Amino acid sequence: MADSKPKTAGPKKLTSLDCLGQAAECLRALAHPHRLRIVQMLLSGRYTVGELADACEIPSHMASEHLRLMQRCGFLNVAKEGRCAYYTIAEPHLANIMACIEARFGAAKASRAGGVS
Amino acid sequence: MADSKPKTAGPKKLTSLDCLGQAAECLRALAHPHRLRIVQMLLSGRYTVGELADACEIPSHMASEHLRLMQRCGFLNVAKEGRCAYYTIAEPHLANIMACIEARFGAAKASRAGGVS
DNA sequence: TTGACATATCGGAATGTTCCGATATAGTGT
DNA sequence: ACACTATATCGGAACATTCCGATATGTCAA
Repeated sequence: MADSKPKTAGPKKLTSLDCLGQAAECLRALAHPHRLRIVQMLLSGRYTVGELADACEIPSHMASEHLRLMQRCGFLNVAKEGRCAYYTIAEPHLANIMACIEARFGAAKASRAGGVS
Repeated sequence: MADSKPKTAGPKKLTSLDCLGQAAECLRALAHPHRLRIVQMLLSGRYTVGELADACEIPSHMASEHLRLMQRCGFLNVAKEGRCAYYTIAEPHLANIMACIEARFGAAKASRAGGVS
């Protein structure tokens, strides 16, 4: 094992590059301001494409694309009712990740409290 | 008009698109399997470019690029000693996010593949 | 000095992402 | 039937990212 140098801590086992690849894909699916806002809204209820598009200030066909992307990652579910499509969160871990993001960027007042580092 | 439909929960205030934009940038900086591995290692100690490159199975000049990218986001610090450059974590929130990622991708199914090394 | 090593940087090809207009599909009401 | 609304999809331009080889910089040892 590549363990010849226990420099600081140590008994941390690494995740395989394979799993990390999946994780990276999911992070990329989240790494967009409009998609983050969509997830943030959806964590508190269900919304239609149009409502989500309004909240993000984008045309609804673009919201639809973001939604489809996240649906294909398994992040979201969709339920069609009449002519509306209601999206909901399908992956419960999104709440945790969003909480981390809000802890760093949402609540902590970005203007000077340490900024980036 | 904004919230004429308290569908499920409700009193969740949205983060500004501006902050979400910064968050998305940071997520993109993390969204790469080699960079995730680097962060994971660094969370348990300090390592040189070459060690990190070995662990990721990439040439060291590529590790150097990933490292520089994360340094410019404020994620990492570097300390040069002799001809080695030791990198360390600068942004403590990375531990939280990494914990979320490991909870979802590291523990769930990688428990025995052991693969990488 | 030279040589070997560790890290960093440059230029560019291949690939991926984001955005937009145009169009398609589907449900509702007249 | 028709018009209208809500979503979804297509094609492509503009832009960004990833990777690689070549090269540059800086350090140590002889």
